[in-house]
Amino acid sequence: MSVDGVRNASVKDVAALARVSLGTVSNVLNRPERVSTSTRERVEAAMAELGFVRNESARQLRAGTSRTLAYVMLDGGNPFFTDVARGMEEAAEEAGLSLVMCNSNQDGAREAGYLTLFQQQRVQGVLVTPVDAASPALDAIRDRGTPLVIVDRTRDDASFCSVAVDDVLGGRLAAEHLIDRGHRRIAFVGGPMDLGQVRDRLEGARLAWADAGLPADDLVVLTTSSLGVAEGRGAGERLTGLAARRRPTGAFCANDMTALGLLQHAITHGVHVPEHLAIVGYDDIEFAAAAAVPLTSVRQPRHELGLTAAALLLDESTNLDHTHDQVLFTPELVARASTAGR
Amino acid sequence: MSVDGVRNASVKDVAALARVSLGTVSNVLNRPERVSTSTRERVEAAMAELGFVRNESARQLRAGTSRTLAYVMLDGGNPFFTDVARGMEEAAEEAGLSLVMCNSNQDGAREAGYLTLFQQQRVQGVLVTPVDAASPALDAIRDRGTPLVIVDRTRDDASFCSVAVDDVLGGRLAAEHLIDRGHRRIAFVGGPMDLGQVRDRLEGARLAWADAGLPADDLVVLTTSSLGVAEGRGAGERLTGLAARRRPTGAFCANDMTALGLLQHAITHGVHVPEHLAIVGYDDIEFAAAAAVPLTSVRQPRHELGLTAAALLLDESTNLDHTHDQVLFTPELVARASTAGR
DNA sequence: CCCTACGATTGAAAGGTTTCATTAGCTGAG
DNA sequence: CTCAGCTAATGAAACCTTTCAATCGTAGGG
Repeated sequence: MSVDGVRNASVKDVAALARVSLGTVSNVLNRPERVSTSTRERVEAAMAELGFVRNESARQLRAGTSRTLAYVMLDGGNPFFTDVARGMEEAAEEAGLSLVMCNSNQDGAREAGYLTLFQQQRVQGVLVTPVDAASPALDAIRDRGTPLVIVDRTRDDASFCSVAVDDVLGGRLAAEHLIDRGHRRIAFVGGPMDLGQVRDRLEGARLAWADAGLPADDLVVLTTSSLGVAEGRGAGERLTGLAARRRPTGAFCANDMTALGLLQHAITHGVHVPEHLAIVGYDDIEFAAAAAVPLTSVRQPRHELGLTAAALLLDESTNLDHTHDQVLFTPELVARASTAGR
Repeated sequence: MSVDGVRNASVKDVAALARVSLGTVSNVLNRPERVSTSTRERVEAAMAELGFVRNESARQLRAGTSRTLAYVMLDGGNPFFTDVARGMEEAAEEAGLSLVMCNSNQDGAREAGYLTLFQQQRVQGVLVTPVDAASPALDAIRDRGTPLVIVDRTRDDASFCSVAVDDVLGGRLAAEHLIDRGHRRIAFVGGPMDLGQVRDRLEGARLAWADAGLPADDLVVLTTSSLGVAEGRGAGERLTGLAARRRPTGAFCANDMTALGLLQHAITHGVHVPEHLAIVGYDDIEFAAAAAVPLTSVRQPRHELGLTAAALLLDESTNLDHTHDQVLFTPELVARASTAGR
């Protein structure tokens, strides 16, 4: 509803002004080489004069195809996901497509809402980092004809294309690093547990812990309600509340935001990092290195993650004999001061 | 496009299966109270059986109205903007609309691309933090009938609704704070200068500097190519390269990412903060408080910024006698360790 | 038993674009 | 001078939904 009453010019108006048929205007738009230079110029002039902007709804309705990709992020506030998105955008731009994003904020209902929105919009394909990769909602989308690739998660069966990083290995790396540094009682901080990323990272840590022959009880799990900075601070609260002899000397946080929160709490409460508490984060976001105590973290190839995800989606949406591919990247531990030798 | 050949079910298919007319199906969708319970149930069953999903393009084409708002962010990697976006989303959801976002990455061409995309999609309205608020591209959008509100910037004439924070005042607060702390030679770090935010913050700093009767030359300007962490580190490089007597004792960075980069460089090069170099950032992002040395910063009400922007847009797109409103919020300095007394 | 009124349903038109089978207009070969 | 062979342009159909005036059926009042 434009407040002014000026109706948007349509191809029909352009055609009338340029004294050509509708078809010709459409050709100027879509196959300019088929129309003679003189008429093309006349049509373009008319478009400019009327301020014509192609109605994408009509175009899509008729052509049946859309020129945009969509990404449903799990947490827009986490720089990890925005970096992933940048990779996607790069790939989309390369292919002449646009990328729009939205943010589920770890809320399944909101995620579902955006998924149906994009389905209604008949976008060319959907990228999603789901709250729950097993959700049948994802199958519903794909069954309805919208290509979908799962980002930063995987389906056990190969029912979708997916791009992920080996979170079990990542958890293992983190725990092994702490064990190497001599820690014999550590905490895992993260949640909620229905987030696959959290479960896998914890599992990896447990495997490493068991492999080292350490008692399971000495890997304390501190569950948080989500993965923000505030939750990390809350975990710090709980940690310092423990009796000194029961207090872990190292913590592995399920992501860097939580780790930064924990670090912040430690510092403001006089807990020295890494002497009293070593901390390992996850994601190696840009801010990890700039933290109060530079954070040891598990790095994931986030840009490449996005790039690859978009490439898979493109293939799925255009290649007739596409087969689902489950790409798994390998994480890498970046050691910094927050776990320096004790 | 769907790889399997299953055509998407349309209202026609639903109508056929439920043995009713097209109009009735549409009524079930849009004015369920007008159709009797029995037929409604029959239609809904048919929809479920066919997996019907409304084609938004067709709906929009006919109904002429879209149910989505769009936000073109200046820098998706900057948590400031994602916080703003969250505020917008809250307001949109409240109004039963969806918010999609995209990222211009401070690139005017990309911004223009997204603006026309959304115009082609005939979204209900566009929110944008433009690279250049004076750009005629913005007028073009609005003249073509798409309501548009400018976020985190303003037009001098009241030609648009806008929501912004007083950047000149913010710059002033930052500089005054450094002056209060006894600094008599400071650096301003930021860029590019065609970014209004940067210009205004610098101008505010200069005003404060002049008001304090300090020589203009002692406010050194270090221009960066953008406002990322890496650029901050680069500025640190240049700063430490200066002869000691010419080296500023304080720095005001145009945003927190740059400030964090500068801080990081300082620390790794043995420059003590705040003793040798005091640092003030801007935005007060969540990571500022968790930095190596907690960062003094200028806080902006980012959530409210988004909320208000969306509210203005909603008014502009629905209220017939809408008048442009230019809301200006007041920033606030949050002092932390990075400028502690010397 | 007729008529009115009302609720439920229908059917056709409209919205802007693309596509494609045709037609129109030329050029140049025969 | 004709006609094949092109290129350029045309016009109608199709995409799917919403809207709205018109119709149908029925219940209730007279």
